[in-house]
Amino acid sequence: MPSDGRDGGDGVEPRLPEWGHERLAEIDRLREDGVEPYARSFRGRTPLGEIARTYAGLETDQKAEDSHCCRVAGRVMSRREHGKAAFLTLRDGWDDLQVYAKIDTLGEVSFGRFKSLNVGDIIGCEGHVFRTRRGELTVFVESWTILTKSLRPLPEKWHGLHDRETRYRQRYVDLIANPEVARQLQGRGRLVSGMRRYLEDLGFVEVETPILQPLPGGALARPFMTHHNALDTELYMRIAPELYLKRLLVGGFDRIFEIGKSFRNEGISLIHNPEFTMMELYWAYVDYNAIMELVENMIPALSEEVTGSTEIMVGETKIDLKPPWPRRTVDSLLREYLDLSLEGMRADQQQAKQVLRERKVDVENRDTFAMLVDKALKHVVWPALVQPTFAIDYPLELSPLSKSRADDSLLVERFQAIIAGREMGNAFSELNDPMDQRRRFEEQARNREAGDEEAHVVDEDFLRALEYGMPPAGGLGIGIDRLAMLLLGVDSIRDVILFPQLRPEH
RNA sequence: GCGCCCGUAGCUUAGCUGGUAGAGCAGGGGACUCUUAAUCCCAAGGUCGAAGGUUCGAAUCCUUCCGGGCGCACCA
Repeated sequence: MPSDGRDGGDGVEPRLPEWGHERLAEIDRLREDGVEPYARSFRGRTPLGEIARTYAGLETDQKAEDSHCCRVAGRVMSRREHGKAAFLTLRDGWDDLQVYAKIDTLGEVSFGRFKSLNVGDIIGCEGHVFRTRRGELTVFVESWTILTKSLRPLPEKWHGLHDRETRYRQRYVDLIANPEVARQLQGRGRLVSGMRRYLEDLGFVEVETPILQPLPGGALARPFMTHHNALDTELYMRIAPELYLKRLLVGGFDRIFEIGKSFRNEGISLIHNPEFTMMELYWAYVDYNAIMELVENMIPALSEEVTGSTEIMVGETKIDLKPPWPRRTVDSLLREYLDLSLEGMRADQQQAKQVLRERKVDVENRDTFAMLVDKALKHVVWPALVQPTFAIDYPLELSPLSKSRADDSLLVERFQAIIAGREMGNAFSELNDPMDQRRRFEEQARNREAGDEEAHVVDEDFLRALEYGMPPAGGLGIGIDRLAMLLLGVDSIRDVILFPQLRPEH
């Protein structure tokens, strides 16, 4: 395509449809008049929200006495022109404020430019605050300047942007068009910073461990693989930080936590994104009972911080997060909801499969005892647990990294926190017996050879660390995205992730 | 991965059992000095997700592909 002279002769011209050329022409026009359409700064501005708060008491038709030097800046969200006067609605962040300009004050040139602004442009204004006859708090513009010219039209002001694909792909537009999305995502931020503060107040220290790992471990999941050129070695994106955090327990840290991304190469759904944020913590010299107390106190405190209440609504149901939460053994839950016992399931898997099939749970002939228990919990027991509940004492086969119970070597000291039928945390007394850990790894290795791609791999360096001696400890993992969904009352994980994973655009 | 649904202008959309696309907002021109979905007048804007097929004729029917949404499965 030949240039039509609007690109300044350097051949740089955004590929824009017809409506874009008008705006490029306007940019040239501004530059010819010595006005830079992409400014460097606009100092000394007052945020629009602050103006609204400061002058909330200002009466209709009244002019603020003290605001001669008021400077405001923001994106033009809408325009209402009146010939020799014009109103614009400005937005900075997620606060709106109206500004008003007329030709008498600005003069013909400046007012002409003011009228030629587009929705989407970013401007700075200086003037005084007043309240219009209709009662709207407004800045009367005495002078103004363009800060950034927008080349693309914003979504429609009344219907907004609904197309989910565009919303996720161009989140920057979504955030402008749907301010409630921004509020929600800010809620997630408050959750994370609240959790940090809560744990630091308890004496936990935040650490960062490798995301690129030579062996993926700490969870049962399929990893992403990558390659380091200089080292010429395969690396995996971590599926959990667990094994590195425990190495730190060996090294002497006694209360640590990490908040960061983990990656699992699995399906995408309403509750799964390939990269997700986990908080894991490890606390030396305590067992899973202390972790339960921490969880049942921390979650309501965070809810209070994010939503202002320790009660949340999930659909029509009110959920009370206040402690204490009941502790229920997996065995008692299976007995209550399926009339099955762990012992019975282990002894007669055919009968267990029969019972599960009657409950419309999809079981396969090759399902092991551990898989059957897992399915029974996920599909039958969890949906029945609405109020916060700790499910405790899992069969050993499900948990290759947790410590077994002193009174029953087939059970491990592990719990999951269940709220509104969803898993909101997974914790256990950490296995610190290196010989036992080696046996568990070897068992997993056999599963792996039998075709279970998610079985844990043997991590010799981790075993070496345990051989130096890891203090007894409790550990916890919480999926931040899912906790944010619960507290913010959203159904899709994409609504708590700024840039959810989508197929690449063409 | 499998099943169901969707894709029309920058955005929100109309378009019936096939007759070759219509609007609102945004953008352009004009009128209007307290409006707020401002109003009024004028003009412009579409390879109807893509490619094949059926047909005299396809946005519409069929097939495949691309992208998305929602269920199911795996996982947190």
